[in-house]
Amino acid sequence: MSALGGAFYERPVLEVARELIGCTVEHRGVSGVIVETEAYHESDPACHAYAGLTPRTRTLFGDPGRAYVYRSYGIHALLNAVCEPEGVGAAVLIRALAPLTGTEQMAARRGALLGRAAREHELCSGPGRLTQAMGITLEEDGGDLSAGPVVIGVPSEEWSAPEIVQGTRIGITRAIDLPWRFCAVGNRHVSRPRP
DNA sequence: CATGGGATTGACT
DNA sequence: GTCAATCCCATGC
Repeated sequence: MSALGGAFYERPVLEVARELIGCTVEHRGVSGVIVETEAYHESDPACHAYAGLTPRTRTLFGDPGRAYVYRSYGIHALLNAVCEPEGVGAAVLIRALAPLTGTEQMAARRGALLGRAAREHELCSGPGRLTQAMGITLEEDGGDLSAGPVVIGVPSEEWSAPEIVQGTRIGITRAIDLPWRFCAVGNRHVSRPRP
């Protein structure tokens, strides 16, 4: 897998969110293709950076091309890719993956938490689910996405020009009408509700 | 120092 | 459809 460089992320967050569809995420031997993303920007009330620079959002305002991982609802670790120039708080939330390699390990991790066998389409179809399946934790916060342990790579030929549908973001209470969610059309690994 | 909310999920009705 | 679980940290007294 060829990793994306820092210049890819140092651009408007909406462009990066769209172009990350079809890219790969890899972590310690497990990987998948990104099929759903959401964009967040400091000008946007739903973004953590909206309130300004705090200890929590330090990564968000830092170097583009790094991982911003934070805990949601006290339980889930959510994976984001920091975008735009240093000093601008913006990131793309990775919301769903199509499993590629290491699916047995994903199924084992998800099954252990579910208390039953996990179906293939529920391994990574949600931002909390994909971090569970890939074993990504808050320790990955601040990591370089071109160097690892979490690495985002360029799309394969099959995913070079995916058909994309745009919709409104999920699970937020502010700025709920902005169409900043991007999904691969017709892919069953996209989380619900589908656009 | 106490409190409350959140970019979610899974179990249950 | 409803609801609890559970942690980081922003805010306010």
